[in-house]
Amino acid sequence: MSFLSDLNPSQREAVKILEGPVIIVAGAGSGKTRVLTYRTARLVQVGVPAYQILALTFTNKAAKEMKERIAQLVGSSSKSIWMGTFHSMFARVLRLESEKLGYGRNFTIYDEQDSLKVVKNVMNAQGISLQQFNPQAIRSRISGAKNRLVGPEEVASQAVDQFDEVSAKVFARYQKAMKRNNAMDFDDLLVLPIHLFEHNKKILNDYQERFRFILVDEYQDTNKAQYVLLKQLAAKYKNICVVGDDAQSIYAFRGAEIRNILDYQVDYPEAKLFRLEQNYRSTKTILAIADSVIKNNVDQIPKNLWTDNQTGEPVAILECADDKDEGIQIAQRILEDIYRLKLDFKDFALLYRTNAQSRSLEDALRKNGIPYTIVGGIEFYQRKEVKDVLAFLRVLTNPLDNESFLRALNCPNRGIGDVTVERLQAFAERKGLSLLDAVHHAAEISHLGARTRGALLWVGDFFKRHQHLKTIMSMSEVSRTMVDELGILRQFKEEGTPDAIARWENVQELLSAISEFSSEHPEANLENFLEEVSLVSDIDNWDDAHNAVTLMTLHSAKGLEFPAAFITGLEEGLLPLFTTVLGNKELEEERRLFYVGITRAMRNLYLSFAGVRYRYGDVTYPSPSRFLDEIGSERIQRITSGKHSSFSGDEFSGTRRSNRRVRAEGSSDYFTDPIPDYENATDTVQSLQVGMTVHHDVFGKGRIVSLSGTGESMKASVEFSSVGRKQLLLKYARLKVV
DNA sequence: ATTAGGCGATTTTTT
DNA sequence: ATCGCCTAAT
Repeated sequence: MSFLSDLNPSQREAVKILEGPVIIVAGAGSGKTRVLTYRTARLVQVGVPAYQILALTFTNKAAKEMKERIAQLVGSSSKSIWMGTFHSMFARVLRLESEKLGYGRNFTIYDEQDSLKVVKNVMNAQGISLQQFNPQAIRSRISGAKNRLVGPEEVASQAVDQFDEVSAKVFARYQKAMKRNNAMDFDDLLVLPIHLFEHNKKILNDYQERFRFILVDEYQDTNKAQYVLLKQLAAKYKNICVVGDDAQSIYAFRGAEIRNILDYQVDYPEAKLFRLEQNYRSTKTILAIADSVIKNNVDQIPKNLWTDNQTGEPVAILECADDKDEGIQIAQRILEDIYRLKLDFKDFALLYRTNAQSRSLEDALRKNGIPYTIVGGIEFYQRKEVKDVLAFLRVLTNPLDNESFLRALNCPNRGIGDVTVERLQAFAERKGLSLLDAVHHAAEISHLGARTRGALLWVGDFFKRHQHLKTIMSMSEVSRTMVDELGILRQFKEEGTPDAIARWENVQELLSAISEFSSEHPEANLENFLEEVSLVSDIDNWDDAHNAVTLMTLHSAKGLEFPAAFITGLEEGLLPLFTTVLGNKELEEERRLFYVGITRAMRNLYLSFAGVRYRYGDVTYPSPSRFLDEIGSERIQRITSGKHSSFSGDEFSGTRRSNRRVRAEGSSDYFTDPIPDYENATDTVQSLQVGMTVHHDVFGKGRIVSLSGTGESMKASVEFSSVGRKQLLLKYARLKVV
């Protein structure tokens, strides 16, 4: 009981009642993780067997840290708590139960790229034009449907246009293809357990008994499937404790439903509600700013976040000439603050809306000798050469995995092209074989040249031999042997270009990751490694011990805190980001994202925007974000090009109109470019705006997603219902406003 | 007839 | 940095 004294009174209340449904509405920085940790520890302490506890976190990193903390509190028995992300925990359940669903235990987990390839394959096989129907759009339609637990039949019956009909058709085939490949996508990891539980009450009962106590972190970001899954599991004992903050719901774009947290007490009328409203993280100033921003959102649980912390310094707004200048100003600030506030590099975070923004920031940091690490962006496991090697390993563990086989087939190049692949696929289809089995029968496939046939047989033989080696060697030995025989390391080395050297390093790094994994988990097999690789997020790999400035997206920053944080690119079109039409719902999500960013900061917060920004290789002249107008002016300090001036109280919308003045005063080269005069333009092209519905002679109706460039080179990105997104040069496109 | 390699276009956020 | 398309090379 001793450790309860570490909690404040309201935190202690939330930890006291261990049975029945509980909802904890926890504001940013209010010690939510702490409460969850102590609650779990207490369950163990009062005698609940650790394996009866299921704790779902948003990242694996959070789970790992929480597990360590719990072990400190109650000892190592806590090791058998089921703690991790929804996806990893239910992948684990599926490893045990997949055979009841018609999948092998050795199923492969497909990421978005893999799944897109399956969609394309299915479309090709059905003779559906990839030009006419955007495979990407179809894939996301399928994923959306799955997350809402809607099947292909329902998509078909609700179809209102040809796109819906095609999606439904592809959806049905896609699901079959996935099963043939013995593969599951991210959505399947949630949807398949639901099906299993729904159709097999005995198994559901087993898991209800097993997981008698369920805890869920970041409940505001759960989707329909996750919601149903929890409902099924908790139906018997109703020991379900959810923790979340509706103000920090930022994943609606991937199906998260904020209603899950808003309506929790409707689902469980007897639920006890606790509020954590004391913030321990931020200064009064930062909290006040966060509050003044978020109160512009309508749909939320009322709460009153407060703090005993000191007032702190005003929040500084950095007005920058362009993205380059933004980087320079930030770098200078960091160096100043390190001296002035005795901070370390690792105390700083640079947050942005899109990964692309990291480039200019990196340049500035590098030039100033500031060490940094980037979370996300181009991930290690997404790199081509790494995916290639992984494809071989996947085929080794799951010979039915056709998608990985296709990737492995011609890597490195051995003269197998599209035509051969098509013949192979046709042959396999006819004989009802997997592609790997088909390749063993290459002798029977007609119209193949001797060389091609030989190449196919070689690949078949290659896998046969390594499948044997897999039974007598450790996973790291097999991987090493395989890579050696493929000769890709040698090839990269001979090439000798910086790019090839980087690839060489990446493959080496993958091999050491495998060794490391197998020494950390002596019992684990290759399947386990591949699963881990599929389900790790970028943030899981982030090393916070390293003394370096952290760069990441606002999404990745959720749940973290930093003594000093910069939120960059506070511009219309970027934060809030314009995608399709920015409806009120989308705008509120963008605002919550900004709120998440603000509340990451402990002592110092900086907000920056630029008057000129390069996007998609074009120059844009964004206005300062509308969110800046929502901040109370008295807590702000405005900084222009290194000169400090206290904010005089005029709205930022004033600055917004005077972009040109800002540019004219600058000394940068960019300012010598002729400045387009939007206001006095009479041309109809100039009257186009983001969000407008337009008509194009060839593509038909569409919505303007973004505008870029100036004058002759002005371009619009338009989302057409028929063909998906297109970049159009307005000079030629002759769009008509509908 | 096939395949490899060059070139240009493209990037919201992520389990 | 990668993907898809086009053309040269085999």
